[in-house]
Amino acid sequence: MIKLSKKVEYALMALRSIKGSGENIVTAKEISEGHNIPYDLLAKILQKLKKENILISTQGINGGYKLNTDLNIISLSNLMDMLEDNKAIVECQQMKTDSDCIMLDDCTMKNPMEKMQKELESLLKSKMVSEFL
Amino acid sequence: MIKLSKKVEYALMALRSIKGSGENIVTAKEISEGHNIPYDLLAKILQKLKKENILISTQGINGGYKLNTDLNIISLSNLMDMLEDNKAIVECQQMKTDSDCIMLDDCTMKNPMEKMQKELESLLKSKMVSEFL
DNA sequence: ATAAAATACGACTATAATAGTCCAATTTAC
DNA sequence: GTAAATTGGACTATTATAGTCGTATTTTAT
Repeated sequence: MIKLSKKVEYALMALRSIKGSGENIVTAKEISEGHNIPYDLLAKILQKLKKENILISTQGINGGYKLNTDLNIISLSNLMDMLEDNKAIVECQQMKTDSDCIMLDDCTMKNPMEKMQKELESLLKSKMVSEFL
Repeated sequence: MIKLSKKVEYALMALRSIKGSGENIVTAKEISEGHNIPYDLLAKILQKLKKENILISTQGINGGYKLNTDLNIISLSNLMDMLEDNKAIVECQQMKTDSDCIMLDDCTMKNPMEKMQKELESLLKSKMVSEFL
C-alpha cells in the first residue's frame, strides 16, 4: 500500500496557506477553518513543522506561524519523515537485527526489497514540497 | 506510508515454495507450516492467486497448487492489485468524482499527485515477482 | 460407500495504525 | 487580568489490516 497520511496532506495544505500569506503570520485557526482541517490535529502538525524549523511561530495573541525555509529544498520524503511513523516497505527493513525474521538466513526477498525501498525513497526525495503548492 | 501488506509478503513466500517444487503440487498446509504463515490466511491468498490464474489448483486428497504462469511477467504491481485493496496515494485519486474534495476547484495537489502516483506505479510495474524469489 | 485430506467461501473477530478529540498550560498584546 | 494564540500530553474513535472460525465441496484411497 502506498498512501500519504492525512498528516502529510494537511501539512501540504497548511504550507500552501502560510506560503501564500508571505510575511504575514497565519494562525492555526485560520488554516483549520479555511480548509476544514480538524483544529487540534492541525495544531500538532504545525508544531512538528516548527520543531523541524520549517515554520517559525510566535505565541500569544496575534501569534501564529510563518515560513522559515525554502520549500524548494524540502522533499516529500522529508515531510513524511517528519510526520509519519515509518516508511519501511517490509518489516525486516526497519528492524535492527533480523533475528526474528521467519525466513532466517534463507531469505531471498530482503536484498531486492531493500533496493526497491531505496528507489522509492529516491523518487520521494526528488519530489519537492513546492511542487504540490 | 509505503508498505507491503502481509498478504503480498506471504504470497511471495508461497510462490517461492511453489516454484521451487517444479511440477510437484504443493499444499497450503505445507507452505503454511514451512513458513509460519497462518493457514487460513494463506489459503485465501492462494485462492486469489488461483482466480487470477497465477496458480492452478487440484482439489481433494493429494490436491494442492502448482504454478500456472511465468513469474517473470507478473509484476509486484500486479500482485498488489490482486491482493491489496487500494493503491491510491491520496483519496481524491481513487474517487470517481472529486465533488467531495475539500479543496474543490482550487486544488494544487491533485495533478502533481497523480503524476507521482504514476511514477510510483511504474516503478512497481518494473519489479517482477521473480526478482524476489 | 465412506473417511480423509485437500481446496473453496463467507462471516466473523482481533490487532494495529491512523485520525481525531479533550483538557490544561503557557505566552503575549491590549 | 483577560482574550487569543501556541504548546503539550493523554485519551478516544475509526479504519485498515491481519487473522480466525465454521462449513461446504471436491477428490481419492481404501
